[in-house]
Amino acid sequence: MVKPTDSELEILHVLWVNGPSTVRQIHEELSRNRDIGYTTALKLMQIMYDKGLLTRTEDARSHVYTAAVSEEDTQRSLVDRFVETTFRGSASKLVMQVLGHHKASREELDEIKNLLKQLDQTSPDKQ
Amino acid sequence: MVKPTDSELEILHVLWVNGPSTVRQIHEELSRNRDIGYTTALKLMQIMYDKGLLTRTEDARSHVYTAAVSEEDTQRSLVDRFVETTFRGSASKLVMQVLGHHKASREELDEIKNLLKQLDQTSPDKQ
DNA sequence: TTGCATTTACGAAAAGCTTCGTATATGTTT
DNA sequence: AAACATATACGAAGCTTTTCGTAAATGCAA
Repeated sequence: MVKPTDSELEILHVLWVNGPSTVRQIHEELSRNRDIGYTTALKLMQIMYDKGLLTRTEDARSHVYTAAVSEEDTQRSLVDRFVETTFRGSASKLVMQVLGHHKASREELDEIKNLLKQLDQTSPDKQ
Repeated sequence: MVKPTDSELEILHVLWVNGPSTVRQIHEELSRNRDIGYTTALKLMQIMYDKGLLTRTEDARSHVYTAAVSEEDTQRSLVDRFVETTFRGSASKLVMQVLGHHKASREELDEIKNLLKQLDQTSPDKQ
């Protein structure tokens, strides 16, 4: 599984949210958040195409790019790597860290509780 | 807050676990996991010293290095950054990802449930 | 068709990370 | 003291990531 860099992740995120886009569209989105030249965005996307992170088709005179990797898969592999380097493989330590310090909203906490319930149904304990 | 690189994190981890160490001791530990030259470890630690990630004292002829940042603080800031880049700021999405895919052990799940209970006591809801 | 705007392609610079070779200093042993 | 082992300091190479300038191609408009 290819590991996208931070900049590549920005671009993937736009594609995951907005769907297939041209360099111009991506550049416009990225420009909302930070200063970035058009050819910089282009170059990044060409590199991502070479790496296999994006596919593309010719539409009239410009290319239309599509994410070649799913958000789910990408996040999973990034999390795996992160858990490895930062928490020496302990996923639960990561969760504890996040729950302890990020003030998750009421809804988010409820979501997490529901997920835990589901996990319990799969292999319930006595509590 | 300074962001340690992956290699620097390896060294910090050894220092967090083993306490103050010489370059030689660190090099021996790192060598368990991968090929790395002595001067490579030395150079990394010198850079970390310059960055303020380590302190050091002269012991006889060699230096003894100590982590200048805590494991807790470092992990928190790395998690913050990671949540930002990979989950666009949604800490709960990260938690969902981890709980959904990493099979946490029974004990780990219980730990997490207890933590959630504590959070509830701070600001309980009707469930 | 000539010129203009837009797009892609290409190359390369700048910065950060990792790596190590070589030189220098310092202590130890004979 | 001389030779040796061990430590540090320094510089630089090789890679990756990010950035953009410039050139070449392509379509549109006058």
